[in-house]
Amino acid sequence: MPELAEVEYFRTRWNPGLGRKIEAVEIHAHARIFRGTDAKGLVRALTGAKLERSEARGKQMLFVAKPARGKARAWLGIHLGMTGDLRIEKHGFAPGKHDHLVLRQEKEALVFKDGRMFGRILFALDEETPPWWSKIAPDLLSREFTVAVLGDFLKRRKKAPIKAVLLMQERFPGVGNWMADEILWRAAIHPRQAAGSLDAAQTKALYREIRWVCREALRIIGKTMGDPPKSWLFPHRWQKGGKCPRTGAKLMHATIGGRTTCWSPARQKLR
DNA sequence: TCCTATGTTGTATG
DNA sequence: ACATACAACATAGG
Repeated sequence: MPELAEVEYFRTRWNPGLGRKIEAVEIHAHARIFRGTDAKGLVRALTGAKLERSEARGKQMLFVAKPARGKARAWLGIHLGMTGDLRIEKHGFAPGKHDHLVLRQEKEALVFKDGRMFGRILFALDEETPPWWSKIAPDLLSREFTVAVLGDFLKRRKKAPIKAVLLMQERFPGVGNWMADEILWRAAIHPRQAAGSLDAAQTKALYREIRWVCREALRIIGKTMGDPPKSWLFPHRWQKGGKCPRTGAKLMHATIGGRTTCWSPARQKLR
């Protein structure tokens, strides 16, 4: 389920492990989530290292640990894919089928689980921040994300449906299927409208709703995994016979940009 | 049995 | 080179 705010929530679930030493590391090295990653190096560097801090950017998480010796840091990147999650278990817990990474500490175990294994573990041992972390696009709530930046991107992806464009992580880090639908519903833009055909007013509305949904999702979901209220599209979107909370009209569904998309035809007209 | 799933990526095509 | 579309990945649940 993880998009921007869910990723932030799962990141904080490992907070009890910060400032503590990792006694042992257990992995399923063959698991798909380690594709392209130096799994053995990861185990070597993290064993005995002290977990220092963590951070979330878009759909990615970073955990930084200080190995027992040397100046380098161990950089552990985690992407939750479609079904990944992080949790804490008691000392001595036995990993389940899809628990692919376990960091054992004195009192607790930090666990990464991912049933479908669309997620990914990244790792680096270096004094510098690895490029796979520093190259993530600017946060949508930062000053670097402006209406002009948004407008330029829409012009470059002019023929693609706006729904598909919002899912592009190179510009909209953290936006996933439900956030994109929520944003378009609030901005009253049809998900099939070509990105390059948005006028100035639509672009401004889109910008405003991107920021609003990011901020509110982080506030409601990021801290406690709370449920967005009934005034959002979110709780109605998958309900059979779901109705638009603003117009009362029946919601529509179709595959757009390769993903199941929900919109309110009464609010979102194709232009 | 068949369909769905809050994500990315490799490949084909324009 | 860039933009676009879509199958493929792997598993569980309705």
